[in-house]
Amino acid sequence: MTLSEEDYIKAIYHLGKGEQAPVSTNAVAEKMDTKPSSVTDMVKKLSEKGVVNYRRYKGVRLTEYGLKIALSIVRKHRLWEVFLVEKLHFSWDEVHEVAEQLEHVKSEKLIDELDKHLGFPKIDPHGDPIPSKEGEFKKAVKKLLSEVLTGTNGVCVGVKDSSPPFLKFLDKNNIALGDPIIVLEKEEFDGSLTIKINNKEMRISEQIASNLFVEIID
Amino acid sequence: MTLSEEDYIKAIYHLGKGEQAPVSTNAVAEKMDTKPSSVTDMVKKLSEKGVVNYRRYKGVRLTEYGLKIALSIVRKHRLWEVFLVEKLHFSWDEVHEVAEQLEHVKSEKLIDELDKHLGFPKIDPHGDPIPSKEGEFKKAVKKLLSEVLTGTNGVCVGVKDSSPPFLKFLDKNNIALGDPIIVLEKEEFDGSLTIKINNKEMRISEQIASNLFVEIID
DNA sequence: ATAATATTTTAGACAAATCTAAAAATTTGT
DNA sequence: ACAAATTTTTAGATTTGTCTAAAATATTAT
Ligand SMILES: [Mn+2]
Ligand SMILES: [Mn+2]
Ligand SMILES: [Mn+2]
Ligand SMILES: [Mn+2]
Repeated sequence: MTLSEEDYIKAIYHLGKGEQAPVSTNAVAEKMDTKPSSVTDMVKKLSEKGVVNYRRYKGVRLTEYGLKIALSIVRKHRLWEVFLVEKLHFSWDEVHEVAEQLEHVKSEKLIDELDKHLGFPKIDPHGDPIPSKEGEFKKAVKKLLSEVLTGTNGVCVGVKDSSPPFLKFLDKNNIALGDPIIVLEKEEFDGSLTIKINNKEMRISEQIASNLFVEIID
Repeated sequence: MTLSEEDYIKAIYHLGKGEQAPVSTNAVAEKMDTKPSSVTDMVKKLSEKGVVNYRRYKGVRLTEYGLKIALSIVRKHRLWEVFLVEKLHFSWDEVHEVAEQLEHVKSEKLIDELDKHLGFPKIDPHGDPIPSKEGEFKKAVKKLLSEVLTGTNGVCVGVKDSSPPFLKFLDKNNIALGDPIIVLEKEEFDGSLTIKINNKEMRISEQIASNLFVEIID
C-alpha cells in the first residue's frame, strides 16, 4: 500500500468505529482534508484491491483484509507514540504528527523489535489500545466523564480528542492518565462538573468532560 | 523536499565524494536505479530550487544549500542505523533498507532527541561518520586494507561496500569493526593478503581487502 | 579531422493523487 | 409526492515522478 492509501484506510477504520457502519464519502473527505471527488477516486481503487466494499452512493466499509491492514497501521502509529514519549521525552501532544509519518515505514522486524524494546505496551500515551501483531486488542471499558453519575469514583484512562490544544489544557491543569477522579456535582444548567482529582477540587466545562474517558471503580 | 528529491540529493552527495567533482547524469541514474532522462528532469527541478548547479551536458553538483540538505539526510540515516543496531538488535547488514525510509521523517525534535538517546554517537555501524546538527564531521583518517604496506599494524574501522552480502561475509569470518589487524603478507599474483586478525591468521582476497578500511597504528 | 560510439537531453506518454465544475442520485421538508 | 437541498459521482485538468524513443551533443578512435 502507498502512504496515501494507508492514510485513507486508517481514516475509514476510525470513522467506522470498529468496522461496522458504512462511512460516507464526505466524512472521509473531511477527516482527510481532501475533496469528496478525490475520495471517490481512491475508494474505487481500494475497492479494486479488495480493501473495501464500495457501491456508489452507498458509502464504503473495510473488508476483513482491509481491517487487518488498518489494525497494523494503528498498531505502528501507537507503538511509535509510546516510543516518542517513553524514550525520546516527547509530550503527549507532540507525538501524533510524527507518528503519522513513522507509521508508514515498512519493516516487520522494525515494529516487532520496537514492541519488545518498549516492553510490549498495551496502551498508547492517549489511553488508546495497541492492537497485537495479530490485530487483537480488548476494547477498554471506559466512559466519557460527561456521561457518568454524580458520585462516581473512577480513574482517568483516556482522551477522546487528542489534539494538542486539549492535551495542553489537561497538562496545565495537572490532569493526567491514571489520576483518580470523583464526580462531586453536576451542574444542570451548563453541564459543567465539579470533580476531585489528585485530592484537589476543580470545576470543568461540559466540553472538557465530554472528551475525557474514565474507568469506573465500584 | 519530497522523498524523491531527498534521495537524489543524497545520491549526488555520495557520488560527489564530499562535494567537489561534478556528477554525471548516468552515474546518478545508475545509483538511483532510474533512467538518465528521469535524472535530467529531476536535476532541472533541483536547479530551480537552488539545490544544485547544473549546466546541460556538464553534470551536476550540490550548492552550499544542497550540501547542507545532503548532510542533514546523511545524519538522519546514520543515526537511525545506530538506533536499529544498538537499541533494536538489528545486525549491520539489515539496517540500510529501513534507514532509507526513516531518513525522510520530518521532525527536528525527533532527530535531536534520538541523537541524545543514543549518546551522541560519532560513527554509524559501518564506521561512517555522523555529521553534527551543523553539518560538521571530521573525515576519518582511514585507508583501504588493499592499499597499505606489508607489516602494517592497524584497526578495522569501516567498510567501503556496505551491502548485506559483504557484511554477512565479514560476520561469518569473525571480522568486526574495532578488531586489530596486521598485514603479514601480500601476494603479488592475485593481490590477496595474509592477515592476522583477533590473533587468528587468515587469507583474504583482493576484493575483500579493497572494501575494508583500516586506521594505521604506528 | 572525421567517423563511430557513448552520453545526455528533449519530446511525448503514463500512472498516481489531487483539484474544479457540472451532472446525477439521494435525502429532506412540506 | 415532489420540489429543494444535499451528497456523491463524473469529466476533465494539473502536478509529480517516471518511462521510451528519438535527437542533440560530447567523446574516442582511426
Ligand atoms: Mn500517516
Ligand atoms: Mn494516540
Ligand atoms: Mn531514502
Ligand atoms: Mn551506514
